[in-house]
Amino acid sequence: MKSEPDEASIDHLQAAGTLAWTGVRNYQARNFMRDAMQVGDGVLFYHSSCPEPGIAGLAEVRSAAYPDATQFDPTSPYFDPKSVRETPRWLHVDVGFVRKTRLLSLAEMKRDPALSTMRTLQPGNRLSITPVTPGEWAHLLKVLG
DNA sequence: GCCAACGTTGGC
DNA sequence: GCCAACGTTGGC
Repeated sequence: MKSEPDEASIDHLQAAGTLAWTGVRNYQARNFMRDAMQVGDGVLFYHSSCPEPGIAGLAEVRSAAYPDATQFDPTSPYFDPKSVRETPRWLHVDVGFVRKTRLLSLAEMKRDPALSTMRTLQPGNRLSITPVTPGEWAHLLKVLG
């Protein structure tokens, strides 16, 4: 799961314990939270759009997907005037802190042949949430230490 | 700030 | 349903 550290970094998550992953406004990313995530699933916390993009820590899914309140808040940057309360368009899960890791940079991830299949590393990928295979996960845990 | 990639919108 | 225009993402 990608997050801009200016907005929510691994340190923010550590301080808060749990964060509501609000603001996702892409249907595919939403569907991964709604359909593919289960409470207890592991999460790689990735810092994006920053000087050193990469994986900065581990987290876990702490809730099923539920309606994103920011879509109904006119003062929020994530306000969606087209969303209807009865049938909310945008959902999110809660994410809980597990631990910080060393920063595994995007450059290093790209250099690792074992990670070449990662969805998030595929050319043109822009999704902020992508699945990780069990093999990739196991390898990443080793690399992260 | 640039730009490639790709998603969304809306007229037709 | 097509597709051009436009907006967003995110590394560099």
